[in-house]
This record gives sequence, C-alpha cells and structure tokens, in this order.
Amino acid sequence: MSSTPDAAVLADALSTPRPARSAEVGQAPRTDRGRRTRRRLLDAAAVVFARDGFLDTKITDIAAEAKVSSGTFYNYFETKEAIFTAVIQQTIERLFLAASVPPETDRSPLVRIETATRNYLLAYREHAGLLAILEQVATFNADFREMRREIRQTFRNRTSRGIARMQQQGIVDASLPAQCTAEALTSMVSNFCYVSLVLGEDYDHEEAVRTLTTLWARGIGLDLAGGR
Amino acid sequence: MSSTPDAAVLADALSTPRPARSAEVGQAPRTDRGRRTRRRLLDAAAVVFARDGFLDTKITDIAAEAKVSSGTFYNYFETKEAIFTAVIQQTIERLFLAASVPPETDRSPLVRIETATRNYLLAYREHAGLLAILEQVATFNADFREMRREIRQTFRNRTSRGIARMQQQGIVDASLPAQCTAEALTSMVSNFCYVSLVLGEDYDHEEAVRTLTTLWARGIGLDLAGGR
Amino acid sequence: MSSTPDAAVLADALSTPRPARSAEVGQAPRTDRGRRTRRRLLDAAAVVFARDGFLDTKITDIAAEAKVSSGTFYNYFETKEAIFTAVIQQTIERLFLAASVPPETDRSPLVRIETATRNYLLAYREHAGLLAILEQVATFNADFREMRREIRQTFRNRTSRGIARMQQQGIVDASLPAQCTAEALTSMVSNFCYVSLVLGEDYDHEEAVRTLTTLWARGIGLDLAGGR
Amino acid sequence: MSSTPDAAVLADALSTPRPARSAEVGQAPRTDRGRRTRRRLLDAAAVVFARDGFLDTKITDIAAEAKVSSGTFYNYFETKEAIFTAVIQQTIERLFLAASVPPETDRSPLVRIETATRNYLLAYREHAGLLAILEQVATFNADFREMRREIRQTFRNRTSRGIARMQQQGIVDASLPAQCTAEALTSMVSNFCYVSLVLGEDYDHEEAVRTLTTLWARGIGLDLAGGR
DNA sequence: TATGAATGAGGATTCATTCAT
DNA sequence: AATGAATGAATCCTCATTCAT
Repeated sequence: MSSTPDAAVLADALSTPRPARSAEVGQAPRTDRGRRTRRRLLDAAAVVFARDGFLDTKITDIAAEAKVSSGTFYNYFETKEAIFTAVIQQTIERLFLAASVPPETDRSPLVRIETATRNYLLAYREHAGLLAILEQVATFNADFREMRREIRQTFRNRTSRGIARMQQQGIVDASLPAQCTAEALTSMVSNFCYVSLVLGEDYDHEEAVRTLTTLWARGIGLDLAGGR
Repeated sequence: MSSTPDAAVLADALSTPRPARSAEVGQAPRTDRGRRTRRRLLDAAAVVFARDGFLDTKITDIAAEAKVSSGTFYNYFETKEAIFTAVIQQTIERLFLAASVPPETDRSPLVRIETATRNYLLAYREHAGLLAILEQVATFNADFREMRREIRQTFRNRTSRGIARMQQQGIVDASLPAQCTAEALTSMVSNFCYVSLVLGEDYDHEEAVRTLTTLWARGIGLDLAGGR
Repeated sequence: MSSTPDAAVLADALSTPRPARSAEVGQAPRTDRGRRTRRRLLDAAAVVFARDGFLDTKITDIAAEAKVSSGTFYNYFETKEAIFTAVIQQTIERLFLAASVPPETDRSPLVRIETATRNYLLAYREHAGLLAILEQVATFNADFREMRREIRQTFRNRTSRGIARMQQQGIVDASLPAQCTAEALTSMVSNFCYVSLVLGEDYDHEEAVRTLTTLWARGIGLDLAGGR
Repeated sequence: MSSTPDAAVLADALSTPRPARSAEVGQAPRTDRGRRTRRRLLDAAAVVFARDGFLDTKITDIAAEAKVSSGTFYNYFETKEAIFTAVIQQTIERLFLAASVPPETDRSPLVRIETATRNYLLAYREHAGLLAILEQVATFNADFREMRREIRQTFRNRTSRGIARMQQQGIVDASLPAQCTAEALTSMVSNFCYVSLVLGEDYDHEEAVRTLTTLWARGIGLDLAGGR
C-alpha cells in the first residue's frame, strides 16, 4: 500500500491555498456594461484621489462616487494601487502630449524654449491635482517612486537632447554637462510648478513663463540679443 | 452481502430534498444540452473539491473548470453544498460497489474477511480524494456529519450482521457484543485507510491487508489454524 | 556628489515595510495582570473553540468570553491559529498524562492493555471537545495536520514498542509487523473514541473497554486462557 | 546674509503651541533624568523617522529605540506629530546654519553664489533623511505643508533679497522680477538636491555645484567674464 | 439556457492613546 | 517618572448568490 503519491497530493489539496483572486480581474470587461462601469470607476477615482489624496481615499469612497457597490470595485481592480496606476497612466499620457513641442524648424531656439515652458506650465496646471497625489504616493511607495522617476527622466532626457543639439550647433555653452544641466533646468521648471500650483505660491502665468525662459536660455549661454 | 441494497438505502438517505428556489433548479434538465452541462459541472466539482477541499473551492472555480459561467452553475445547483452532495453521492455509490464482497458461499470466512478488507482498501484509495473532503466537511456541517455517519453505519451494520451470523454458526466468540465489535473493527479498517491514504503514513498494501485481516479474524475468535 | 549610498538607504526608508508586529507579542507577559489576562484568554478560547468549532470562532468571541477588548487579544496572540496551538498543546499534555500506563511489572499484559484502553477512553472523553476541533483544523491546515500526526505517532510508537516487547517475550504472534499492527490497533481505539464520543454513537463505557481489549489482545495472539 | 535671524524667525513660526492635555506634557522636564529621557526620545525619533518614514513609524518603535516604555513617550510628547515637529525643528536649525554664507564683503558675487550652492548641497545631504520625510508628511498634513512652505520661503526670501541687492548694484538684469526669479532658482537647487539625494539620480558633487552656479549666475545676467 | 456583472454582509487587524500601578 | 496593559474605531476584502440581458 504505497500511499505516498496519493497522500502527497491530498496533503496538498487539504491545505495549499489557491490563488485567491480569479484571473478575471484586470482583464478588459467583456460587455459594454462592464466597460462603462470600469470607466465610471476610473473617473470616480480621479476625482476622489485629487480631492482626498491617496492615503485618505477609501475604496468605498471611489465605489460610492462611481455609484457602485464596494464589491464591484474588486471586479475591476485588485487594489487601490492598481486603480491609481491606471488613473495616473492616462494622466501622464495627456501630460506628455500637452507638454510636447512640435519640431517646427523655423522657430528660433528661444521661442522653442518659451513654448516648451509655457506648455509644461499649462499641462501641469491642468493635471496638478493628480500630479500632487503622485508626488505623495512616491514618498512611501517604491513602485510609484519609480514611475515618478521615469516621468521625470523622460522630460530630462528630452531636455538633455535639446541642449546637446544646441551645443553641437555652437549656439550655447558647449562646456556645460548636458545631462546635469538638463536635470537642473528640469528641477527648476517642475518644482516651480509644484510650488506655485500645488503649494499655492501665487505667480502670474506669463511672468513665470518669461522668467523661467530667461533663466533657462541665458543660463545655458544662449544669445538673447535682439530677442529680449 | 451484496452492496446494492446498502447503496440504495444510502442514496435515499442522502437525497434530502430542499425547497427549490425556482421550480427549475434541482430538477433534471429537460434538454440534452442541459444534461451535458449538469454532468460537466459534476465532473468539474469532483476535480476541484478533491484538489482544493470544500472550504477553498469557489463556485467560480467549479464553473471555470466546467467552462461555463458562474451564473450557469445556479441553473443546476442551489448551493455549494448541493453540488457537493451530488458529487459525494456518486462517489459513495461507487465506493459501496467496489467494497462489496459477492456472496459466494464456497469461500471460507477468513477469505471473506480478507477479500472485504482488500476491497475496502482499494476502494478507499480509489476515492481517497473526495472521502478526505467529506471528512473535512463533516467536521463543520451537521448535514454532512450525518451523511458521514450513515455511510459509516452502513459498513458497520453490514459487519455487524456478518459477525452475528458467524456467532450463530458458532465459529466465533459468541460473547462479543456484535454491534460494538463491528464498530471497533470498522474503526480499525477505515481509520487505518485515512491515516495511510490521507495523512500519508506509508504501508505496503499487502502487508496492511494481511495484518488487518489477522487482527480482525483472530480478534473475533475465528480459528485460524490451517489458515495462517 | 556620489549620492548612491544615501539614496539607496533613503529609497529603502521610504518604502520597506518594517515587521508590522512588535516583538513583544508571544512573549510571556511581564506583570501578574498580564499573566492573568493571558490565562483568561486561553480559558476563553478553550470554551469557545469547543463550543463553536475553529471555523466559526471569531476573535471577538474569544475576547468577549474573556471579557477583554478585541485589541487586547492581539497583545497576547498573533492569530487564531496561535491561540489554538496554545490551547491544544496544554490539552495534549494532559491527554498524554492521563492516557499513560505506569509500568508496574506485576500486572499481566492483558491487564495492561485493558488499563491503557480504559485510560485512553477516559482521557479522550475528558478532552473530546477540543480533540474534535483539532480533527477539524487538521483537515484544512497543514501545520495542525502535522501536529495531529505527531500525537498519533506518539501513541502508535508507544503501542509499537509494547508489541515488540511482547513479541520478544514470546507471548504474542511474532510474525505480525509491529509498526503496522500498532497503526491498526491505534486506529481501532482512537477512531472508536471519535465515533462514539464525537459523532455520538452511544456505547457503554465498560462494554467498549472490554470489547476493545479483547479484540486487541486476541488480535495480536495473546493467550486469554484463564483471563477472560 | 547671516542665517541666524532666519533660523530664529523660523523657529518661532514652527512652534505652534497647542493646548496641552495635561499641564505637564510639552513643558520642559523639571529633573535631569526627565531631560535625559526627552533627549533620548528625540534622538530615537530622528533615527526611526529617517529609517521608516513618518507613516510607518510607530510610537512603540520610537519608545523601543529610546529604550523606554510606550507610556513614557506620552509624558513628553502629545502626539507623533508633536515629536516630529520637535525633531524637524532642530534639523531645520542645523540646515540653516550649515547652508548660510558668512557675509564677508571681499568675496565676489559669483563666489558667494557658488559658496551658497555648495553649502546648500552639503547641508541637504547631511539631513536628506529627515528632509525626505518632511517632504512626505507635507503631502498629507496641512500643518507640515505650511512648515515646509515656510522653510522654503525663508530660503527664497534670502535669495530674493540677494538678487534685489545685486539689481540695485546694477550687476545683474534689473528687469527680472526678484521674487519670481528667486522662486525659480530655489526650485532649481532644492529640487536638484531632492532628485539626486533622495531619488538617487547620481551626479558628481563638484560638477553639480559648478553647473548649478553657472546656470544661476548666468541666468540672472551676472557677467562671468574673467570668472569662468 | 447561458452569460457575466452587481451585490453587500461580515470579521480580522492595527496602533495611537489612555489608564492603573 | 516610568511602566506596560487595555482600549476600540475604522477599513479592507471575499465570494456566494442574485439579476438583467
């Protein structure tokens, strides 16, 4: 009576907890109704997160805002983190779109810098609510800190490439380290946005654009003569 | 000592009809397609219960295993208990069939005991998965505890009748109380199966058959001379 | 500005969750008051587990029975499993004590078997409530299944040694495999107790002792002549 | 531009007295032993906050680190916020001291900017652990958000006064709005520190000092000829 | 019949703070 | 002053079951 095989299987059966959540969750809903509910939850989450912050947001608040039961939430998202990720991702996409500068060659470098700065400020203002929350979450969650870092790097790298290009064209100071310079300038603009739009130090939009543009352009050694 | 009567009695005992929530549910399906779906659910449930245990089995797991939606489940069974009952019933019927000893009169009592023991062990092994789960459910559900008791009594009564017969024939100790003796011997065999096949204490099949048979036969005072 | 070391440390600080529970829990309380509370919780747990079973026992039930708040429970035990372990362990200790047979050499083997059987029945009856719950928990929790197995093995090994001793003395059948025989006999007695004391099949205590003793002794080939 | 006044102003701003629950708590301890305990708690809190963050720090952790009981904590501080305030205050005082530039008139503006930048970076690195936590707390606690803002304003105002002075001296662009410019440059330096020292983007210290100084000085229109 | 979405009751657990010595 | 025990509010999450197509 070699019981080992059976017994081993049984011992497993009696105790191994199966993956608690079905594989369904996180998949795209199959019906229109499901898709609508998922969308309602996302919209509700954006509202509640921006209003209450990540920490103070309860799943039930999101569900209530979406007018569904709390159980329904879990049909679509596993955790608060999961829905926050989804919410932030669409925000980021919009942010990138809004903050980009179309490469039109007839613009002068100074105008390009000014346009990039203005677009960034406007885009940040548009999404300040959720970006502030991402900032919050990044302070205690490694995954979101990484996400925040990647967003940051995207902007910094774009800037870095622009500086390198101008250095090759010989129109700005070639001795500046492009990467470090880009980091500093990105810091200047992004943190100015945070301080003014999230913390509430109030500055006139156009004055801010003008000041940041001047500091940026002059800082890297661009010749402003005839410009401003 | 044909198993059929026992099995029939038991099947009756087990099929406690409850008020159906809809007139449909619990009735035999009318269409072929329905019958096939019901069968698929039963097979799936047997697999999942044996694999995960009763507590960890979710309706959605059974539905998934049967490749139907969870809603469909409730077209055929009212509750998790209901399908478990159905699954166990067919298991028990097979168990009784497998564990029975055909009444061939030319066999000696010792051989009959040995055959019964061997068949029981083999049948238990065959169904150990679900029997272990029934054991589990019986510990927290009164209905299934009662079911388990009835199964047990069926075996014990069969044994009891066999002992009484041998006592009348004067070939075993007539002073033993048949019922209590049968209870003890049933305990010995069934719990030995549980310990070896479910808990995993490892014994050679033939050694086990021999030992149990010897203890049983000698215990009730059967003369083993010339036999073993 | 090599920020790596600092930054690495910080990144950790901002996210690595420290062990949630303080090391205090599980330690012996430092004051009398604490010891009294712990004892009250253990006593309450024994009552509630035996009454409601493991699955249906809520932490709040135990706390309520002990007349403390639910938070207090967690000052002494981490989980329901932890307090169950503590409760069961003291039960097992008492069980072992009660079921043991002092080795007084002037007793005959038969009397020793009878005494052991009677003591086991009495001890099991004394603790039937909690033993039934251990049986329950063992069906779905690997740790407790192992605990149950060890208890079982303790009894079986004791029996096994006794049989081997008698085989060496030449007073029982030397051809029986001691281990397997002990397993079978332990099954007989322990499961008889379970069926009669937990499932409620009612047998007269002395009749049970007599029957089990007879089956046991005669089963291993002990000469009962002059005895019974 | 001595830091002492700033620090004093700030210390005032930070010490918002709240109604003490007991007349004792929050007062300076009367005995030496009490003073020592309070100090131990502060040191412990600095360690634990920096290690675990504000959210994950439990009062019991601080007490344990200080080797006192949790009850003792409340003899000295009313809440977790209260001790965090005290810890941050001393950190800020040290930060201001370290980041200040002694007013030696014989230094050129460029050297003063460079020194201020270098000192800020060094000071930030020194206190990065707790500054990161203040950043965290500021994201969900209005009181600390205000504190963070005041610290920020202190630096910005100092910068703003410096720029105004240079504008009056006619050595930098007089058309820049001093306040807004100071905000932008403070953003650049402080956020660069955060990104490199807290988030872990790695830059060489001297390269960073040089780059930030160049961007800063050139940005406000300081003549670098003959300098760099 | 089949589908998959919606529901919501119910219990574990944490930890800042208070309390009794 | 110090101790350590006691408190309890507050939110998460599961999953059997029902419902609308």
